[in-house]
Amino acid sequence: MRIATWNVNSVRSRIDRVTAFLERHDIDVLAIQETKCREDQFPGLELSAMGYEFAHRGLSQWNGVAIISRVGLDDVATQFADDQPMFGDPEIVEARSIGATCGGVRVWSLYVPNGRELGHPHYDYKLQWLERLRQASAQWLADDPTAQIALTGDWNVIPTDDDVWDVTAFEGKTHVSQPERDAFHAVVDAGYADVVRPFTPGPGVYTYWDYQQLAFPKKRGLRIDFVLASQALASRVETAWIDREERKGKGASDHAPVIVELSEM
DNA sequence: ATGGTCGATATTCGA
Repeated sequence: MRIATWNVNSVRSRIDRVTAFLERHDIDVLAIQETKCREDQFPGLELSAMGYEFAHRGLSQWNGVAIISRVGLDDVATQFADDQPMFGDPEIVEARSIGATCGGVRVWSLYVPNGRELGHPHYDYKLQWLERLRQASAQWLADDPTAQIALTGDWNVIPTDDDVWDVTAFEGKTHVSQPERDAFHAVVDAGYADVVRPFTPGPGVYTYWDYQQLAFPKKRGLRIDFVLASQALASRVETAWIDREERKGKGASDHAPVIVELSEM
């Protein structure tokens, strides 16, 4: 079974790339982030015609997450916790998480808050969001240590200095601060391993390149998109890769997809 | 790598 995660930066403007990606890599389950549309606007007809089911959480032109699967899509949840942190005026639970069981794997598509600036209310929201996710993720494994769980998505955290083209360019900025890195590693320590890194060793391996200032051809990227897997799922990982080719050309998302190949059970 | 931001209930805001 092959699962992937990809911040598509608008699913409506990118649907042809999404369907081509599913075919090119023979993907069974795709978690996407930043759909940037409401549920009634989701371009699902082409996916259905290809034999995929989908579940989408989208409230407005911001955020939005979905799971696309051809191996089942059960027990859909649009929050990882009843008390998931809220943001906005008025405060709402934003469309940043959706979970579903696909082919025996509990898959989460996660879009971690960006944080905007150190000290910004959005930064505190980001840290609270990650901590609440850690709590929920730890509880799932406490309930069933053999559960196959994939925490996938855009984490908006640069976990180590090897995961950014020049860490000095990020001094005083979000994504590299110690509280953010600690919050990310706390999820890992709860029992969820980065199953892609062993197959894509760095430095210089990234999943995101800014649209501005020729970041992609200049290889100025960040590694912020991850598949974190519970032990039972991690033991099934045969290989993984980042589809850097998808970042090329006109109409590319600023993020590249990340793919994990699992052995059959 | 074949390019010098992009997307949306846009004309500003979020990333």
